[in-house]
Amino acid sequence: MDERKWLFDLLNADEHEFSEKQVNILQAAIDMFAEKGYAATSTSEIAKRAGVAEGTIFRHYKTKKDLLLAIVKPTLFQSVAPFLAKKFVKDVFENEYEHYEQFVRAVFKNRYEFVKTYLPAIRVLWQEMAFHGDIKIQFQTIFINHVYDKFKQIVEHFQQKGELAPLPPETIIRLTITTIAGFLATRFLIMPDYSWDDEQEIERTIQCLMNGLKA
Amino acid sequence: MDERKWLFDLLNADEHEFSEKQVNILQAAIDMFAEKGYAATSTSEIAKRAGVAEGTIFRHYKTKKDLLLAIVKPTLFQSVAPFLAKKFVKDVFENEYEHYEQFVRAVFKNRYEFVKTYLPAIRVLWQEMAFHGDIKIQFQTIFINHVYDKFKQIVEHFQQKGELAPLPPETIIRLTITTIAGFLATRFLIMPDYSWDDEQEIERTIQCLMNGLKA
Amino acid sequence: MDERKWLFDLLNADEHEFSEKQVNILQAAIDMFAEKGYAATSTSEIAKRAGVAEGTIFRHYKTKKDLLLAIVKPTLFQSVAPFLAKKFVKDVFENEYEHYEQFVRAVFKNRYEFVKTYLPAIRVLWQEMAFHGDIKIQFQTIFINHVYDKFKQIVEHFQQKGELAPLPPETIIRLTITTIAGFLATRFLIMPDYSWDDEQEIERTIQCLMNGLKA
Amino acid sequence: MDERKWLFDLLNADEHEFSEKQVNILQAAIDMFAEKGYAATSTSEIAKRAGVAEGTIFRHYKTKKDLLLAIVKPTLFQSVAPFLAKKFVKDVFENEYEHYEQFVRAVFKNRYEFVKTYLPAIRVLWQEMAFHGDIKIQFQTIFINHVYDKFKQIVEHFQQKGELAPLPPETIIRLTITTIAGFLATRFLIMPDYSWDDEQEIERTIQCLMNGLKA
DNA sequence: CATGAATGAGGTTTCATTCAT
DNA sequence: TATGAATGAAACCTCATTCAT
Repeated sequence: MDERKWLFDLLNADEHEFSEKQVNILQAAIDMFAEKGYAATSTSEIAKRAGVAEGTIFRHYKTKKDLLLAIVKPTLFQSVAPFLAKKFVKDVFENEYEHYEQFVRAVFKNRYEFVKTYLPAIRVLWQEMAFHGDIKIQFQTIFINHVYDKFKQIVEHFQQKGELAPLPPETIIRLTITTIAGFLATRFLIMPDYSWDDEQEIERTIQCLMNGLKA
Repeated sequence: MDERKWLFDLLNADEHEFSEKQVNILQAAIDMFAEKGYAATSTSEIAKRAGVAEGTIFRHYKTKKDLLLAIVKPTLFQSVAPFLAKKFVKDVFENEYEHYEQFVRAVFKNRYEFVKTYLPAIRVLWQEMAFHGDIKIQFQTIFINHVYDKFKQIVEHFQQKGELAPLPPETIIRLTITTIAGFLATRFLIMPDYSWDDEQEIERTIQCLMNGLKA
Repeated sequence: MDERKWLFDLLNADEHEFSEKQVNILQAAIDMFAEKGYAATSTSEIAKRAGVAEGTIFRHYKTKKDLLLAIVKPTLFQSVAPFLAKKFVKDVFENEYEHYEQFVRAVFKNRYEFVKTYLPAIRVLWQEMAFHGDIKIQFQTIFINHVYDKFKQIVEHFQQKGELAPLPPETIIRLTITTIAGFLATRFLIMPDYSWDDEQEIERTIQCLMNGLKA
Repeated sequence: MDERKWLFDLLNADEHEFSEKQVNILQAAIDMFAEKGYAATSTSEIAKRAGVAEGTIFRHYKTKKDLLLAIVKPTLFQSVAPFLAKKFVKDVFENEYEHYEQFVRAVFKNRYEFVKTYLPAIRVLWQEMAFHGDIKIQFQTIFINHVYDKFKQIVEHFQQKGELAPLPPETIIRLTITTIAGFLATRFLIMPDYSWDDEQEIERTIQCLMNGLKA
């Protein structure tokens, strides 16, 4: 039960009410969707793994797709969480982050912890986004509305300070994100069994990125 | 028929014999697997789209999984094609590529064309690798045996020439690959509809990478 | 419902739980397997005849073969039932059966009733044993372990009493069984529509057998 | 090829024309029908085993059922062959067989050789007769028209000579046939791997039968 | 006459969903 | 609220048969 705190976090379980069985169902669904994919996982398998009857799933989630969305939506929000925090941009401009590198480092560590904690749910989000147009659109909407603009402000801020190369902000944003995401994907998806020295590798990655982006 | 040349290339269609119907089946399967995923695509849909009877699919591919493999295996090999070419390493050491940047630029352009050409098949490979352990293992085996070693030689070569930072070669390899892959993913998967200036963006990406990696 | 008591007996239905639908399925399956053979009977036909949905069959029996075994196994045990009864051999030696003829008569009547009652299930067992090695092996195992030894003891007992000819016991066993089975096969399988006087024909058959075997 | 003479005999291959391939097909079909049953054997398997294309089977036999009949009909005739011979009854009455025992012994040896030689084809006939009403009717027709009457004449002949008990002729016929068939079934179907001393066991079986039937 | 690709009906089995208990 | 038996549509796959070569 204790190891399940992350699920409560992901779901924002303070606000909603989640019964024991409901959590079992979500847990089982995340694990199996991550492992075999949504389409290849049957509701009866989920029920068995969750230790509930098949019918119980449909009492909580009208359809199988609803169950997927119950996993994917919170994950989606958590995926871009730092940028959703109201005070985040303020933190940057009011000198909590004096340099772009500090900002990058903060985001990197934050997302590193996020991926490490929620890996199975993230797999599900990422895989199924490719197949479900509605999920992809939601993601893009949130990204554009809540992430992109703030990120751009920040990049332009540090460009004006002369810290960053005069590249188009979109390019800098993309390079920053794909560099971080590239590490996390390699670290957690592609080669999770390699013996990583995370601290060092993150440091190297940030150094490389900063050298690449500096004015 | 003409727009289908790429499929013939992908399949090495000179060596094998592929009947008209067989190509139709593969084409339909690639498209639908890319769009909805392997598990969510039914063989009857594939048959309909390919304009053949459902039984015809199973005359050519004993199981649905075999059909997937018929798509995935050639794609897998093409994914790492440059490194499979025998003369490739020679080209690097015999000064066809005087600088690491030239080498990166060559690989980048090559893989750019590859992704652009074979996008649907690559989607399938990438998506399904996550769900089919056997495919993932094949990929890793090929990568380690045919790509990693050669790549490492090359990196060490340019490190000795003083061009590249004294980072662990694995780190440089990873940064190089994720930078290229990050661009290609953004360009073709995540935001294919954005108005890209490919030439320039590739140039910027390479510059950033080279600055990040230089000694 | 009433005419179905024999199915309950065959299945030992007191010990297991059999729902109405489950019995319908077994009934339909026995009838159709007996009539057309296992391989030539489709599960959809069984479902239709049983008045259930096709899926219902597979809720109770994971595969079609399992359904066959659910019929064949009880039949197999009932086929050699007298010899499986613990007190059976005692009955013979403690003078419940003073002569081999009495023993033969008892077995004959008993198996006559058995075949008469369970005919369709027996057809299924007998037919499919020829095609399914696993069933044949089970039958042979049970026969050798539980029937043959007891039968031999009995034969030797009456040989020592001077009632039976000094033939090898196996030969006497074989002649006894094939004579009984020969009648039952003719009576119920080959010419069920002939106007039989069962009592008399059994009597004649026993007389012939006893004359043939006597010392 | 040589070991295939029996097939030519069975088919009366002098009269018809059978191509090499046709014989291959029949051979393969007999073997597989005997082993797995008609319904469970696919024409493609037969084609593969026979070394011909699927279509070739249907060039010679319009349907799969026709192929079965091509096997079953000759076997059916051979099953009752002695009685079909024109001079057979004459042989009995003109003292070629002075005693019923001689007659039985002749039939027994003859059918023993028949079963030994054509075992697979006989399995097919016997198994499929149970499932195909048309085959069963043909068998019964032939039996009644060509076997039963002659057999009855013979039995009555020896009853008048005082050799056989005054039982109904049908009973004597049945006991004679099931005794012979019972041995052959045990010998070749049920326990073919047991170490049989055929000569002796046949002798014992005949003795038992004759003692059972004598006046 | 022989081939084997193609067919489409039908086989077994799975599955999301419903509903009486 | 939770259950799990029941459903029937649809999944993957097999098969007897046809027909152009």
